[in-house]
Amino acid sequence: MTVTIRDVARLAGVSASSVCRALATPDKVRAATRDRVQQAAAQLGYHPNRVARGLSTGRTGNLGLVVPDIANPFFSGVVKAVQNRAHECDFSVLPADTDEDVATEIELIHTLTKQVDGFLLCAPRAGDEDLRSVSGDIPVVMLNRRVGRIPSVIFDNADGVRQVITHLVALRHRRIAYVAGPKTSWVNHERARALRTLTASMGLELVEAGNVSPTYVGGVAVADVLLAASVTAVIAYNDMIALGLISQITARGVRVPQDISVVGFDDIPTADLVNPPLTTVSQPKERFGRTAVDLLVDVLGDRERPGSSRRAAPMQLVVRKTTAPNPKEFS
Amino acid sequence: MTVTIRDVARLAGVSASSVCRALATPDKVRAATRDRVQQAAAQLGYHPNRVARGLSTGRTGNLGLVVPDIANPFFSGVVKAVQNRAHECDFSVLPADTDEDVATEIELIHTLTKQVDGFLLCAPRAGDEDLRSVSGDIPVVMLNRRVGRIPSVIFDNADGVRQVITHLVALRHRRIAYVAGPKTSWVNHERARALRTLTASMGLELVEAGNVSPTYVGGVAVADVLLAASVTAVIAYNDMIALGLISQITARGVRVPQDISVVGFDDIPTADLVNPPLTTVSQPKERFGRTAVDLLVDVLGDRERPGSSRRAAPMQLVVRKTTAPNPKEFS
DNA sequence: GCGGTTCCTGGAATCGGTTCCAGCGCGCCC
DNA sequence: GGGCGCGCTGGAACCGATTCCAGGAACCGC
Repeated sequence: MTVTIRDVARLAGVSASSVCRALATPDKVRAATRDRVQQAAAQLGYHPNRVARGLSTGRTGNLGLVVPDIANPFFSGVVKAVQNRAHECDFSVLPADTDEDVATEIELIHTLTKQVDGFLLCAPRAGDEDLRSVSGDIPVVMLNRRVGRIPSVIFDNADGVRQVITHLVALRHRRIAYVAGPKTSWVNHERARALRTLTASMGLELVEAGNVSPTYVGGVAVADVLLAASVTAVIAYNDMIALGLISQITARGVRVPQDISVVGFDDIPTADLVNPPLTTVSQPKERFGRTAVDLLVDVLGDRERPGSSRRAAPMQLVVRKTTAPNPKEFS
Repeated sequence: MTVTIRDVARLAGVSASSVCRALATPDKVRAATRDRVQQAAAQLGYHPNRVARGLSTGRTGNLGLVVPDIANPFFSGVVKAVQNRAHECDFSVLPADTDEDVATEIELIHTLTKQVDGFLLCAPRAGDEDLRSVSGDIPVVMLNRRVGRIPSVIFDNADGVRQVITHLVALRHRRIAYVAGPKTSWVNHERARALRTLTASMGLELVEAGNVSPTYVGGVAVADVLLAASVTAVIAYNDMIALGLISQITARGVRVPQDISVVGFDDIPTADLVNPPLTTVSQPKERFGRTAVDLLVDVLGDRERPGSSRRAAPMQLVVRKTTAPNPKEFS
C-alpha cells in the first residue's frame, strides 16, 4: 500500500540505514549507493513518513502559529507570510485560530505542543504568566507583543508614527488628534507614547480622544468630539475607526481631506476601495512573518541566546487621498 | 523530561498495556486498575503523544484543509468554520494555502498526506485527473467543486440566483445583465447556467458580459459595455467586480441604484462599508464548513458510501442599497 | 474435583525512520 | 607484508503508544 523505507532498501539492494543516510545526509554514503537509492526512491515515489521521523528524532518539522482571528486580514496576511517562509526553511505551519478567546488559546497551545517544534504566538490574548509558562515548555516567539525576555518580533511603531507626523507637518498641520483604540491593546499604548514624545519634541499640539472600540461604529461615535476640538488632522488607531470617522465627518458637511485630514493604521484591503481612498500606515506582513520564522528557526537551532532576541519590522506610510494641506495655513 | 506511558505504568504499578487500555477503553480493565491508572496519569500530568499514537494506529486525528488563498475573506471564513466544527469532533485542522498555484497545491497535498486522516479541498485549482488520483489515496471531500463521484459540499448557487432574480423581478426589472467571472471557474458556470434557465423560464432578457477578471479593475473595465446595453439591473460574478463597476458607472454620471441596480456575490467585509452599501448574495460559511467536516468525518467512519455523497449549503440574499425599482417602469 | 469459559493482565511485536555500534574492506605507511 | 586507520555498510536498538496473543485467576456447571 504505502511505500516505506524498507521497500526502497529492497529495490536498491541496500539496508534501510543506508537509504536513510543517502536521503538525509548524502555525503555520508558512497556516490554509487546514493544514486542507486535516489533512483529507487524516485521510482517508487517514496516520501519519508514525517510522523515516524518525528517520533524518532523528536522533531516534527512543524511550527505552530496561533492567531486571534484568522478572518482578520492582518492575521491572514501574517499566516500567508509565515507559511511561505517556513516552507523555504523546510517547516510546515499549523495555524490555529483562537477566536479571541483566552481559554481557547491556552487549550490550543497545549493540544498542539506535541505536534510542533515551536510556536509563533501572534498578538496572544493570554496573560503574561501563562505565556511565560508556555515559553518554559517549548520554544516560543511572540509577534506584536512583548513579555519579559521571550523572543519577539514587533513592528516599529515609533517609526510608523514618525512617518505620519513628518507627512502631516510637511502639509503644515500643527494641531493633531489621536483617536485611541482599546485600553488593553499593547500596540495602542506604543503608538500613543510615540506620538506624545514626538509631538512634544516638535512643538506640535496633540489632542487625545477615545478610547473607542476599534471598529467602524467606534469611528462614527468619536467624530463629533474631533470636530469640536478644531484639529486639522486626525490619526486613528486603525483603519476601521478612520473609515467610520470619515463617513460621519462627511455626513456633518465637513470635507475630507479639504477641511480635515485623516490617517489610519493597518492598510486593510478596504482602504483603497473607499472614496476617497484612505491614507494609512501599512504593516508589511511579508517581512514581519519572515522575520518571525527566521527568529524561531534560529532559536530552534540554538543560534540565539534564548530570552534576549528582539527584532523589528518596518512600517510604511501609504499616502492616498485623505490627507491634504492644512486649510488654515492657506486661507 | 516528558512523561510517557511507561512512567504512568510504573507509578500505577501496572504494565504499559494496561495504562493504554485504562485510558482508551476504560471498560476493558478492572475498575480498581482504571482508577489507579487515571490517578497516576493525572498526578504526572500525562498526555498521550499524538505523534506516537498516529504511528501505531495510522490515524492522526488531523484533517487537512487546502484553500487557494487564506487572505481571501471567503476562505478564511471557511477555515474558521471548519476549525470550530472539527474541534467539536475531536479533530485538529491543518489549513494550508496554495497561493492559487496548482503545483503548490499538489505538493502540499503530498506533504500533508501522511499527517492527516483526510482532506477538505476547498475550490481546488488542480485538474480533475489529479484530484481523482488524490482521492484514490486518501479520503477527500471537495468544497465548491464537483469532480466525478468524489464526495462534495457546494453552495446551492441555483437557489442563490433564484433569490436574486425574485428580488429584481419584484422591483420590475426585465432586462438584466450578468457579468461573468473567469472562464475556468466552476462556480461561474453554475451561476451562468442557473441564470440562463431561470430568465428563460420567466421570460426575462439576459445580457451576458465578460468574462472579466474577478477584481475591482475587472468591474471598471466592463462598465461601459453594460451602460451601452441599456439594462436596468446587473448581477456581477462577485463583489469586487460589482464595486469596480459601481465606481465607474458613477464616474460616468449614472446613479446607483436610481438608474441602475447592482448585485454582487460573496458579501465581502467591504460590501457594507462602501457607499451605497452593496446588495449581495452571502454564502454562510459557518454552515458550509460544518457540513463539510461532518461529511468527511462520516466518510472516515465508513458511515458514507464513498463516491455518492453530495451535500449543499444555502445561500442568502442580503438586500442593501444598490438595488431599487426599475426607473423605466415608473417614468 | 475437573474441564471449559470469561475476565483481566503482562509481554512482545508493530508502526516507519533514525542512529549507535560493530565489522568489513581497502588503502596507506612503516 | 603487517598493522593502522578511514570510509562505508548492515544489524539492532530505539522513539511512544497500540494491539495481538498467551497465560493466569476466578468462576461456572456437571
